[in-house]
Amino acid sequence: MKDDVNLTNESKIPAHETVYRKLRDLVLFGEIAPGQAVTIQGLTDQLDAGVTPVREAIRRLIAEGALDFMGNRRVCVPYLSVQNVNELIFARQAIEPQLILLATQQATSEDLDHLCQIDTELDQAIKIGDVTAYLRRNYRFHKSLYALSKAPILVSIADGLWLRFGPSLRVVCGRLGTLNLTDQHKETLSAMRAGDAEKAARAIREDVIQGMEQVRHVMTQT
Amino acid sequence: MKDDVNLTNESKIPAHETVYRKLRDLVLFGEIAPGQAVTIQGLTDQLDAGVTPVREAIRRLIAEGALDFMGNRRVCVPYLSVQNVNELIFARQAIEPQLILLATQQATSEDLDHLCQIDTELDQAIKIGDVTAYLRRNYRFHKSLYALSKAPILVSIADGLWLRFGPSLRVVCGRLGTLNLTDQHKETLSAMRAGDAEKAARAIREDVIQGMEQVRHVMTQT
DNA sequence: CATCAAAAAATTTGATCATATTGTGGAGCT
DNA sequence: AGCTCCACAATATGATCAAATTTTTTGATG
Repeated sequence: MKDDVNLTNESKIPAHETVYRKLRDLVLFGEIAPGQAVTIQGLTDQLDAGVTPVREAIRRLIAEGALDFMGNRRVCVPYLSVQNVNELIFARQAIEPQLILLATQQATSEDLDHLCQIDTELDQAIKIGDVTAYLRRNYRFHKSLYALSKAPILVSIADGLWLRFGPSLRVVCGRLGTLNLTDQHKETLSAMRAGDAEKAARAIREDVIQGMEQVRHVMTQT
Repeated sequence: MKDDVNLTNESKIPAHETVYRKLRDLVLFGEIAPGQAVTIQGLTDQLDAGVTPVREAIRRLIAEGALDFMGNRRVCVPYLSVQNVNELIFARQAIEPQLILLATQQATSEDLDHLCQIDTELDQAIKIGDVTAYLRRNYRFHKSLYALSKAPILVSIADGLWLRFGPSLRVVCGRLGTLNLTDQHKETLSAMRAGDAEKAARAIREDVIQGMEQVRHVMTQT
């Protein structure tokens, strides 16, 4: 037996993984605004981690398009151009309905109950006007929905898209408030419950386009 | 420092970047077969690089889905399941025609000449039966084509897809040889030259589906 | 007062080292 | 002979350090 003097036995998940997730959330939920720079040392202080894990996390986020490696040694959360928003709209409406199609075939009644619960919490956040909670729950709703599809590659693509427009969602909410937010979640869920995959896919397509049009609207103003 | 004679003064690009590209090519062109493991030390020897750059490159490739992080500490080039292949077919035929649509609107006559030249070299490689050259030139053809679209996000998605099915292409070629390879490149280019974006998009869609069906065919056999 | 050059500070980069975890092979037991 | 358990080897992980590069500040000059 080894000398098990590991007092803080949290070593199940490696440090670079936890740093990655923290940093990912920071970007995804707009805690770091578009255009804002990110430095290694700044993060080692902020997240209380070593240099090595932070470095690897940043590289990973750059690979996923969540961060942008400016020519010199500066790393930023990228701004979205109108062109970029158009690309994101196209990609989302191409991919995500297919995920719903697959999810509808796989989903159990318990899955749908769980989604319904998340959606209720989401509505709660909208009513209160809690932007952060809204963003987190909206992401969780979609993510959980897509996970049902059992299509890991398509899910990872969709996830990558969220990472790109996520930072702008907070900007949109800051501009328009949470009260103007409408979604097609209920329509999607009821269609899924009825087993009408096509209808569910159309509903989520509506949801995607509605949301992204708001992003486009705000981005064209600035 | 080491024996860093300034013969090759390429200090412009950092080491982790060059390691990343080398390793990326190794995976993309099937130099490392699906299922084969990849270790840090193995690569430091093979690519003659330090541990740190290799580590970051591996992390980056994992983030892109080119490598798979098995639960324990083993990193592999992933096998493709039939399900995975279906996802890739869907994603490619959803994304790449759109890239052609955009590319057709942007392409100059010189751009098309250049693509035509790559395609000629590609045919040459097929005729000789040089699998490696075929794989590299086929990738270069598509990549150059997509680059014309000026749609960075969609291009990066398409690139990510190539990274996932690339390793299997060599397997397919090894099974079917290069002589059975047909493509729609000429049809695509002539449609683009005629300014018929829709037709070009349909042609590339054919090309994608044809290629991926071969992959599916081989993968279902094993 | 503005501009440019040089020094100083900060940050990234890549290597080395200590530590922990996992896989493997061999010894001992049933 | 087959199975289990333990020790050792291989590998990954994360911290630390030295070198290089970049940005900022400072000072001098027109």
